[in-house]
Amino acid sequence: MSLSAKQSAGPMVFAVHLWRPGNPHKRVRHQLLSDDERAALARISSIVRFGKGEQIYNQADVADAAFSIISGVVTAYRAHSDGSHIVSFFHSGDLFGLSEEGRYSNATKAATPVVAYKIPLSALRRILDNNPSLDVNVIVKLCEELREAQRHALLLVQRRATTRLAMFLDLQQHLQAVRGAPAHEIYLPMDRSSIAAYVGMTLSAVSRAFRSLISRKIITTRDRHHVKIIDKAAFNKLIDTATLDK
Amino acid sequence: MSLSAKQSAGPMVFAVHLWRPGNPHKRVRHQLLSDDERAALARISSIVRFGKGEQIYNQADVADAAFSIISGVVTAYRAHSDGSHIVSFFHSGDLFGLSEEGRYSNATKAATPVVAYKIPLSALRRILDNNPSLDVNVIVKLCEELREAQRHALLLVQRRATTRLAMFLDLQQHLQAVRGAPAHEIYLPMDRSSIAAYVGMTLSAVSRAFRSLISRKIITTRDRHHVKIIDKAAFNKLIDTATLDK
DNA sequence: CGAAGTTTTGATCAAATTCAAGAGTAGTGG
DNA sequence: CCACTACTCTTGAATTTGATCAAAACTTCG
Repeated sequence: MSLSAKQSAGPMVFAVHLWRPGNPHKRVRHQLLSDDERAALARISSIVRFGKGEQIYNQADVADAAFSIISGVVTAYRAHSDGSHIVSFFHSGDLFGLSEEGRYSNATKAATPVVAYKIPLSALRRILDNNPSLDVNVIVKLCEELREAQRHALLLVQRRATTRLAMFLDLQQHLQAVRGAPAHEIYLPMDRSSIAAYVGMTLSAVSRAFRSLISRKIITTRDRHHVKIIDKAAFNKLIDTATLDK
Repeated sequence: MSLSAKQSAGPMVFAVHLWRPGNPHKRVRHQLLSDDERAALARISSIVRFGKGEQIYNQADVADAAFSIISGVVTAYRAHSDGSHIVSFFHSGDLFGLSEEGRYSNATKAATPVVAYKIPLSALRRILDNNPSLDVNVIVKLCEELREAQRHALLLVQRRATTRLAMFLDLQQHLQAVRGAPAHEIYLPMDRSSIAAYVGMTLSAVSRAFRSLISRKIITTRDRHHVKIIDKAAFNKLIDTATLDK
């Protein structure tokens, strides 16, 4: 692994800035880490790969490392007797494996093939202690995850299946836009049952909700992983019972 | 306001420790701040009071201060056309008003009479920059809030109303226990409609769920704010479809 | 005591779950 | 390249559950 050779090696962590007041309608995500900080992290990290579906760690495992995603999508979930609930999807630039107390509080697995930095917690902690500006950035990132968790909860309290699905699509679209990807089409890396586990409905309800939106000509699907919103007005009417932000 | 006179003046922030591996079955919350740090915060803070029901700040307001609760209960909520969704309840030792980008992302109001430290964000930021150990503690606290948000989501995906209510009671009990309060009886400072807004059901559904648990002799209520679990086995059977932690 | 606010309870209705079967996709090996 | 199998997804019919609307009981507080 080549360290310090390339100028921009090392984990990237992106987030919307915490202090700097921004335009609420056009959030910009910044690269939080300086080249030096990224290099410092790179020095203690290793690069790991996971195949699609592969488990990264299990709930309650002793936590020895955090991860920063280079590419791919990771699902954080909690298994329980009847199925499992998906807590969050992580994408490139996201940081996970941190919010615990010596043990991981969720299980994680690769939703697609994943490449990531693995950052040993002991070393991370050492670096944080000596790098005041760094942990402020971790704070920023955590705030972002917290806000997303709250939006997730907002989605979950909706009663109508179509509203939940629309809010889910909206959420994906925003994440995608803020990440700089083309926004004319929504890319859904995960499968239908993962969507179901995230929005808290059954697989069939998700399927029906898709059908409903399609037959009402609100969305179209190029294939199971690509959705386009064609009637924005109707779409927004579905979600704006709950949407005060954006 | 007397500063530095009393030894233990200044905001208190409690959280379960992040690094130190603990017994998952007996979490201990630590006072995160040293006396010096608390004094530093006290120097820049003022003490504020809010009456029951009073709004502390509104969603999308420009964020100028964070708050640390001395006593009372605060609800963080998002209003929308039909009712409002409660994102979180904050208790003494909790920190809120932080997870935004120049603007508050939720509204907050006092659920009971509240006394709190008000910490101007600009000053807080200055202190964080010069106080490496302090922001690690903020990280710890944010991780705790994140975990709680995820447990909340776990509650919200439950289908049965009685299960949701049971998980809510369980959550309250744990928060109470971890805070060092007597655990033989669960104290619910908020009213029924707040519970409804938190668990994502209607007021009547909450009422019915209570009735159901009472008539099945799983809980008793001394009054509307005090609940006792009398059939732990049945209670756990309700929630342990989802409970792998605790 | 009265009035406003909160909570409980009832009857009907809408919507998602469940259970089950059928269609579509992908991945494998001949 | 096609056929075969396993898997994911869609669709249907019956059932369950909570939402809705509305009215009655209970609390609180001036």
